[in-house]
Amino acid sequence: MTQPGDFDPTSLTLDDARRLFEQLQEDLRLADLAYHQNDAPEISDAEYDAKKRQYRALADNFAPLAAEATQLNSVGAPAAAGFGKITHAIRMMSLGNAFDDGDVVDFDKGLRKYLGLGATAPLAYTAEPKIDGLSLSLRYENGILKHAATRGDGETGENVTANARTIADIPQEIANAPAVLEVRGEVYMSHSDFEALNQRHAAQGGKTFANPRNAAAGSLRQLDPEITRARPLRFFAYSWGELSEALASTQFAALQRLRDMGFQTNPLTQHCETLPELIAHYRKIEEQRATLGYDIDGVVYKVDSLDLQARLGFRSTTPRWAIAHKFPAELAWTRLEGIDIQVGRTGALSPVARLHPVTVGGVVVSNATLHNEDYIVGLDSKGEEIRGGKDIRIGDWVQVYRAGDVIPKIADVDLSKRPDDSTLYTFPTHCPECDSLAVREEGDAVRRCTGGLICPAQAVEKLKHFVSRKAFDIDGLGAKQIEMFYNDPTLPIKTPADIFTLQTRDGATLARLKNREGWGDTSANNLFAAIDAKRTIPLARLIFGLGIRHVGEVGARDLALHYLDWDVIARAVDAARPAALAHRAADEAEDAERIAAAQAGRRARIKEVRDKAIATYAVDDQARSAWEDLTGIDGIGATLGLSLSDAFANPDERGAIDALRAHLTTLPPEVPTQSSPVAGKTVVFTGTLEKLTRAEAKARAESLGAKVAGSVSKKTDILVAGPGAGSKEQKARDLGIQIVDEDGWLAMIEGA
DNA sequence: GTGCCTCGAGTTCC
DNA sequence: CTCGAGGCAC
Repeated sequence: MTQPGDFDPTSLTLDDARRLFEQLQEDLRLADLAYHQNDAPEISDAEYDAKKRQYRALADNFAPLAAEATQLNSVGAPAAAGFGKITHAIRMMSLGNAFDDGDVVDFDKGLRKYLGLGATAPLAYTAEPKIDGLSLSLRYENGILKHAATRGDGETGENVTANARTIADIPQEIANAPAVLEVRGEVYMSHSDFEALNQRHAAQGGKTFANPRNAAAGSLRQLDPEITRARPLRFFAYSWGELSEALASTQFAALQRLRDMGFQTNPLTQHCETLPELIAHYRKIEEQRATLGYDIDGVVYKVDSLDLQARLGFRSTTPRWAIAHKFPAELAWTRLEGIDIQVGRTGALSPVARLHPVTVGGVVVSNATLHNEDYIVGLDSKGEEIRGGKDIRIGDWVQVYRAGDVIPKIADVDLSKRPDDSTLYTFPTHCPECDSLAVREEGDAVRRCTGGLICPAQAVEKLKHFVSRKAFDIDGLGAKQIEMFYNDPTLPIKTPADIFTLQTRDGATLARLKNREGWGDTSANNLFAAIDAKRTIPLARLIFGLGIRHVGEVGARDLALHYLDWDVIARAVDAARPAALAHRAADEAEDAERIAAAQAGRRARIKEVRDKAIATYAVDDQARSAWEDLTGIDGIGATLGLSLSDAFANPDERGAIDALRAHLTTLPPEVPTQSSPVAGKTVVFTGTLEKLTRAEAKARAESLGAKVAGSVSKKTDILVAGPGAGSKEQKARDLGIQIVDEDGWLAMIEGA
């Protein structure tokens, strides 16, 4: 990187100066924005100063630039605190997992089915070791490293550019690069470097790292890049994000391109023509694992053809065209010292194993999830035995592993070592937090506290959800602060609305806050500003933040897109209430009828019973159509509809929601403005498709903004009919809906 | 009615 | 990351 001292603007042509000038201007603008709006500077003080000096020097030396300067009067260097955020141009996905050869075979089968390939048609892969480090995305513009971001939640990561620049494996400049090039790969630390680092730290009486991965993660997240520079980090490139032009036509060739550009790619990367070759390569890498000199946790397989990758596309969080074949997890034996119950946001009672601390895969584990009461007894959800049907008792020796190398779980129990004083665990029938009855619904795996918002555990967890990253994401108000405010007698936050009245609740808020340890004017005002920043909020985030059972991130987005406005949603859900109740009554009547019929040995008269139950509720047309409109949304069914309806009808919850609404302005969702010719159209596929498989046709249509439905109705815009189309085609004809064959459809979406 | 595929919920440790 | 369950296609 250019140092402030050796920067000489007079050596530049005006064009070069302008390019640099514009880049600096943008960097400074973003840094200022990040500092003021997020209280999280994108760059360090030193870097900010250096940029500002260069910027000023350019403006002083080139008159045309001085006229354009917008950043000369902005404030000085931001205080160092945390990292800025970078939103990835293309989401950083995670990978699906295969835990044995069978999973790999299924993966290959699934791909062939999706692509419509026979069992013997060629389908080549690349296979490479999965490095156990942390992923990093590097963005180059015109060959210059612009920024580096961690994976974060896949959508937004942390800006660690200054640190990435200190890593020798990461080129600062690339010759002959595409105008836009995002390189993705793994930052890691070798075994020898890790040991040397720990020895050095130990000698200086400093902290040592538990494993190379933590050392790499800790080193990359240093606020001072000079500390990162002293840490021996390395980087393997394995993928890419946004590109202004394709790198190659295959995965393998694209990696070769990256190597030519100066990146390290893993030497064990191999092109495999067949499934047995993949497995053989996996075995080979597994054998070499101990001698590689760095940690790997499996082998990644990717479809080699980039055209096929594009056809396969993505599921919600993973690409369809890749999978990670994991090595068997490390196991460790320890004693189960006790079982505690945690109460979740929805009231779920979850048992957690308290373990005698034990090292598993380089990390000391002292807790493990036990899922639910059946799991302790040794049964899975289908009532089938797990662990050979062995139950888990307090005092037992249990075998622990970290599922996906993260979540500690119990794999086995050693009955031969069961001590005489081991105790059977009885699952509580009442909530340990509020003593309300905890019930387990028929067919449900979890027992839930019925206390609702009365239960402090549920109330706190709901608040934590409200401020969480995918909901309101209020800086400085995380889980810890929520706990503190919830339990604070002088300045309580009991409901979401309380957050927004915090500052103005009484004249003494600031004084009260400052009485607490660690709070001063600055931190209090930062918190108030962070809260104010979220008084205007995207509708989907508000809906998600309410924490209504079954309404997750996607459901909230679907609701927002359908209704576009909060009041419309509220009116619709209220209007649908009688129909929702009728629906539940019908479900209950149906269950009762089924049991009665089974006992009496006769056939259940389900339709009759349902109709009768619905009739007892005076469901008017308005209620019926509101309910049908709601549950007609793709992905929203009766369960979700009922849950929503119940939340709105519950006086406590409704009160909290209405109180909250008074403080907020909602932003309507951004309706995807795809300009494809089929955007916003509802399409139905029928008959045999010959060029695309059905799954592929659906995914492609959806990516172009079309809605794919299963049956023809008035709302259908286009019917794509292949050979063998039957009643659907007739119905479409009757309704006067546009009908095209597969080629007609492909022509329609061509070029989009 | 059955069998995918996704989404939601809950969880650990740094 | 995993499991359970909801929703939908076959």
